[in-house]
Amino acid sequence: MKQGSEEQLNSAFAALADPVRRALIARLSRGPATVNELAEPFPITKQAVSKHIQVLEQSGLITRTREGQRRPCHLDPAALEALTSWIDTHRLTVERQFRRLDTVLDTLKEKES
Amino acid sequence: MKQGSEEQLNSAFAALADPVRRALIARLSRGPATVNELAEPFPITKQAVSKHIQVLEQSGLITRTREGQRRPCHLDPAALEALTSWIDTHRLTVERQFRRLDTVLDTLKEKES
DNA sequence: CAGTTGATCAACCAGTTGGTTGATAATTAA
DNA sequence: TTAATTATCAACCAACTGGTTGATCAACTG
Repeated sequence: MKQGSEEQLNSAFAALADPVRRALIARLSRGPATVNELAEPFPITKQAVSKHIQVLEQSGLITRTREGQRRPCHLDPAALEALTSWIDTHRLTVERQFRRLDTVLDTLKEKES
Repeated sequence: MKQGSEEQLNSAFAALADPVRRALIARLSRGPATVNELAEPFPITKQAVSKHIQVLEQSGLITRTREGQRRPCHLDPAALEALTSWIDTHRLTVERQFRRLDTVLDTLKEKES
């Protein structure tokens, strides 16, 4: 599943854009679970949930292990961290810009008086 | 643009899933810009960029002001914060789970000896 | 006024997505 | 071996997405 970091971000953000997949993430944050366990609460077919899980796996947000006929899913916190990291970089940049603008405005006001 | 927080997350994460829109976000983090300014670096039509900007605006990640015939775009750090907040909640939950599991394993190991 | 600039609207197209049903594989239990 | 369980594959479909071109609108500028 080697991917450029650009494609990682594409697929991971796309994965989080679906409410079913976010609910799966929320469930998995409380511990590993199988496809059947994950599918149970949803009003859609198990196949549809299986597809969602494949999307999450391809995005790197979850990993899967083999246990006989089960394929338990595990949430990967590092993948989540990569996303917050991208967002926070730009959020902090824009907040810094705002502070700089405030400073400039304060300076102008002082010159007036 | 009143939306439920579920729909907010849907559209905001979907917005970030596109590399062009992420590049627009990155540009806007360094300060406001107009559609033409934003479109200039991309090898696609201005109309396509205009659509991307509308997606960003609808998702709440950016806001727009009027300045005569210009429509400058501004990045909204609070909208970004809402996303990191959602992600971090679940990332911290799963990390907590990991630590609990480690503790259980340590306890079992101790009982063996 | 006419012309230019900034931005959007409208219609269209190819590719992707999220869902379905039905068949199939693989492992476990009787 | 047969039957049940877990999960996936395959084909299909409606809806959405990201791009295009061409027309249009609104606001400056000569």
